[in-house]
Amino acid sequence: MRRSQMLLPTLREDPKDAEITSHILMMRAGIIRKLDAGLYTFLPLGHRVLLKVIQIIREEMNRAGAQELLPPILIPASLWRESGRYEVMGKEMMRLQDRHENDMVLGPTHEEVFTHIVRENVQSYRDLPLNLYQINTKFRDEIRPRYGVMRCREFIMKDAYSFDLDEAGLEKNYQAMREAYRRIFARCGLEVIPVEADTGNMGGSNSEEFMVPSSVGEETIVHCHSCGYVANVERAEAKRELSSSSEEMLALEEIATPNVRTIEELVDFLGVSPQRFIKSLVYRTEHEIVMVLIRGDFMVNETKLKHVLNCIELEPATEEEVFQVTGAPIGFVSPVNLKKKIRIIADESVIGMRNAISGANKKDYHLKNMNPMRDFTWDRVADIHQVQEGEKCPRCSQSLKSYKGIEVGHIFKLGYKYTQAMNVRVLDKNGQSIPPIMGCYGIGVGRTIASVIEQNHDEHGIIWPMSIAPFHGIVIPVNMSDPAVVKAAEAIYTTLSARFEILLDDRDERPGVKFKDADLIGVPIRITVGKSFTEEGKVEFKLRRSEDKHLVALDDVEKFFEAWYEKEMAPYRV
RNA sequence: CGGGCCGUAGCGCAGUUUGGCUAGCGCGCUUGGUUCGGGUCCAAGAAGUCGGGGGUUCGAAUCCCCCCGGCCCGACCA
Repeated sequence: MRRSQMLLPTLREDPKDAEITSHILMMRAGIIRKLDAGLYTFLPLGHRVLLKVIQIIREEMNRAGAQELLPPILIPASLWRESGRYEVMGKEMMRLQDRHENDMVLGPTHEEVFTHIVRENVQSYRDLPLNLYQINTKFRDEIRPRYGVMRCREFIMKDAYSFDLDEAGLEKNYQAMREAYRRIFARCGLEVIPVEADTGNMGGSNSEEFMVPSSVGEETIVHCHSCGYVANVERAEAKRELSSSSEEMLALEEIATPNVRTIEELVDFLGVSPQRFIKSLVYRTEHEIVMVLIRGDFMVNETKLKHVLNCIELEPATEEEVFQVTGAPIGFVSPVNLKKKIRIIADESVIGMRNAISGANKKDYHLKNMNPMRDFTWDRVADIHQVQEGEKCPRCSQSLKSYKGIEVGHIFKLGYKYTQAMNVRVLDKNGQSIPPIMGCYGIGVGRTIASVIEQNHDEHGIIWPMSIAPFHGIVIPVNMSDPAVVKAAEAIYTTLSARFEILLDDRDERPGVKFKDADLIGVPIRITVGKSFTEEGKVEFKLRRSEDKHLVALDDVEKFFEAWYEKEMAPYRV
């Protein structure tokens, strides 16, 4: 490709609305352009990268025995009503009507569609197992699109859905996908960590997210140096020492706490440590209003709580709702003397507490010497606490640490949710009609690319791994008005282009401009035709990732390029 | 949805407080010259509904009202 003919608008300055490195560099290097909030065009340079990543994914999925197909992304609402998700998905799902006023959906995920495809075309155990995938556009109307292609409203995703006769088959498919993902990310030059994850509302036993450790990640990962335990904080557990206190129970006592509401304020006001408090929170779900109790120094993990409550929506109750239930304004709430009977969920941490402090269900008052069982009871005890750094590893009791990560892939066992809801049946060997068991496996393609840039850049720009670089090499004639230089560059370009992807920077620009651009767009191998060519007939080879330079005679260019290409490609062949 | 900041040429911004001539600067773009190993230099030029609508005024990018859009933070700790 000739640079002079390519739509490759590089920017000298950082775009003002780009916050993170990958977003800034993708804009500056002419990889993407924004069309609207969360909507991006992949320009020709970016498209080349995109196709390479897609190709790697495709090869590895095929290698793992999955089959690619291409369903529509415009989906009739009826399929979503069958699974029950039409109502559940909320505003994140793009909805529209066709000319006949039929409700339609732009697919945010494709469980229903793939389940339907299997339902229509599979009748017997002989047709299973199946692992079907697509590399296709997804729509999610995110509350807040962010960070360029990292979180956007329309994006490309590889999603696969496996169908098996039994759990053993699912396990096999799951492990095959796990291995495929490991290979895919390795080939893309991306370091990822598989992390135990929450399964969402799908239930199921296993779920892992492939995380790229990064300060700009939106997920929090909890890990243990000592034994290697790693989990998404949504799911993470900790070994808690909640030995019950043997303090003598004292008489319940009301204390005036004018305008003191938060645990933090109470700690200051009363001079008592936060472990002495019971935090009483009131939540609303789609089914009910509930009270949740947890020790004052812990935080509630809403993902865990959702599982316990078996609900999809979970929000803090409004001021009025809290008042109706407790008779007190927010800040003075407790499980003692509730005005209205509601379910109470207690975290494990409150059961053994003695002489605790919590609200009095009365404005400007709290209660002290509150004791579980004596003063209040609960409907259920559960672990609903959010693990914090410094807590103990659930396996080895060492201190847990946390860091941020970008979720680039997610694999999990779905179970029977969709095949049952949508009445998929196959006959097993005994002629019994049974629903297949499903797994699903996703990779965010744009997010993978952005993550590669987060991991591979310097102050000058992107440093592409050879495997997904938009070009293998760039040829820079230093002076376009020197016919000998131009002629040599053209010859190199023509020769190499027969076997490699080469960009020829044939613009009539100063050398500095070309070097800066070459660094910015991150092409792995650079060949400069300039001073050394004029003086001694040699061209200069340089790797983007290193400062070393090598002079090479014209006749040896192809051989040399091949050697460097192979060397640069080697780490990504797995 | 709440809070904060912002919207002026393709990009980055100044000008708005205190209304005033023809709306500026840098980059980029076009033309001519110059230069040629790390974003040359010189000259000339094209390019703007000042986010939109309404109002106040002799006069509005600037003041007032309404609307739209964007970015950031938050939307669990009572």
